Amino acid sequence: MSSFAGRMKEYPTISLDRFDRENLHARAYFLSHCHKDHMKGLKGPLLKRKLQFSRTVRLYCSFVTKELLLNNPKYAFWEEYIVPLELESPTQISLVDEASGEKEEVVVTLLPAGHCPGSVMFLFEGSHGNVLYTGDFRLPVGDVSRMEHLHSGSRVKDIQSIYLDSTFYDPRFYQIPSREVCLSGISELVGNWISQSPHHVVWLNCKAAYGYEYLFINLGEEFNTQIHVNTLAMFKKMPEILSYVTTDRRTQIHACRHPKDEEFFQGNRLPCGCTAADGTPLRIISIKPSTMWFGERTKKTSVIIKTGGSSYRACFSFHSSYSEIKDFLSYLQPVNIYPSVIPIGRTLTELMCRKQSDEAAFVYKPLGVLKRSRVQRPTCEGTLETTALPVCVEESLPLTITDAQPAAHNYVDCTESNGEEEEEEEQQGDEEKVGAGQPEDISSQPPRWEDFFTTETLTDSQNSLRSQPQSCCSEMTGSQTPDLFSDEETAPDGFSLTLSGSQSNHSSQNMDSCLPDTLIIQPELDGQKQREEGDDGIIQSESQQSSDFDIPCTPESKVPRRDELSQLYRKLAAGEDIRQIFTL
DNA sequence: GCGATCAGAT
DNA sequence: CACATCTGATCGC
Repeated sequence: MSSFAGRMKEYPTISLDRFDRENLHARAYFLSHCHKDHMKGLKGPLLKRKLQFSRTVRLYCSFVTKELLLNNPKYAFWEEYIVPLELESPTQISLVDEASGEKEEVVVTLLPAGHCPGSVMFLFEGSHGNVLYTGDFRLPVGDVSRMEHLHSGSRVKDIQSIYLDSTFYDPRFYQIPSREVCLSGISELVGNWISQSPHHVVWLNCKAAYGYEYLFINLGEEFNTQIHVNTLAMFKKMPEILSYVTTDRRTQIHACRHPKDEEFFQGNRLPCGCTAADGTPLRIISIKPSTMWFGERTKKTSVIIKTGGSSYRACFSFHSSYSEIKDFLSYLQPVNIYPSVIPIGRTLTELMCRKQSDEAAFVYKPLGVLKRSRVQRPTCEGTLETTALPVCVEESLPLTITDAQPAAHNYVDCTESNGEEEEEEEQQGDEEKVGAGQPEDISSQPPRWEDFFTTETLTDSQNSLRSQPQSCCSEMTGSQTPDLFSDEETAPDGFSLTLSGSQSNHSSQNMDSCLPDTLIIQPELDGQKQREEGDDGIIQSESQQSSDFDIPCTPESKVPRRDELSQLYRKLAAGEDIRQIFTL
């Protein structure tokens, strides 16, 4: 869950994915996707009132997010204040202080995030540098190198800060099977079941959230059917999704829900109450999409787990794995990383040091073509070129001041990451996206996630655009092709082995071997739930979760004193360089 | 009565 | 397994 307080250090008059507290004063709002934990305060009466008195404050998001948001009557009042933006179209936005008339210009570009329909990242370019807010995202290894707007000519743009979806930024989540591999496992299970008789049906036990549409589309396509869901209203303008879902219960694949659907299923009933026409009892299996992950050295495992006589869990992740995040960060090499989630004992900095050598040979080509014809809004095509700031490793001071828990951190100087631990795997690059060990004709690949979630169609040349990430941390070797099936009852040492809470030794080994030079962030020994509010009004988040890691204090580090923090906050608010404070 | 917040369950 | 959500209890206005 995101604990991002809503504002970025570089552009503090903007609020993203948070709309309460200090964010009520923002000059512009951004919504990365339509999940409730990123919409806090969005239906608040205070915000509604503010909008009625404002002539300039708007909410910016993708067209799909706008559609999903307005489908919910609680957010309908936003209609006149939403400015939907096309993907990959840099747009200049004026941030106006309506009291003083003071104005700041910023160029924002929406980049597909692969998290759920409409989900985007926001790239901001302005006088305080280039900043990337990722929202929640899932991008396969290598995709970042093909994102045109993160490049300037053949060069990766200088990124000052990344505000990162760090949900799985932990070596325990080293690998999550690709979407294609997971889908193929689910397809096989579904196909084997529903082909037995018309009374064999599948219940996809999905959460009440956007993001499973990719599954519905692909299963619908594969089995030439539609998936039963509770309502279609939100997809009425999205034909690619709409054509694969239905409210007609006479189908063998269901993703309908009911408050007591688990109970229903135990009594061999579907959530919708559907029964066979001739009275024959249905033969139902449930498939629960769940995140499954594997350690760095896990050789072989399964994307389908049988959890009972007719219950299965299937691998499905909305978020990037550790390796995918590592690839993303090591390619962009931002000066700062601000994680949205900060588990205890997390490392942040081994990838932050920007390298000046061996730049990627990026081929500049458009990523996609819009299906829809749409009125072009004024855009600023000339993206701002920031000074090519040579942040060398020593000077970059791999130090991240997270807005989340400054008082609870120990700051440790970190030397350059040697990044050598996985070098022997760096050559594989291009194959991994397709799915480990499953070479296929690119043209026969399932439709890309972004096709459905951004209403864009990508050009067929996309795969030729991939360049070798300069310091990609590869992970999916051919030997790690997951099995499609595993029976938990007969294979007790399947994936779950690596996940149990008693595996801390294993986890720590992973971490140690993988991250030799790290900034260790550790909660204070007492008062772990301490909350802080700085002078800049940014609410500090609580600790996110417990951890199996137990990392001791680094001797050289110290907790900043209260007065130092106050000074820090003042400087942050003023946009000043704060790094010297923590230079050892 | 409404909204915010938290614990708990799924 | 986690994530994203929902429900219900509690509190304050």
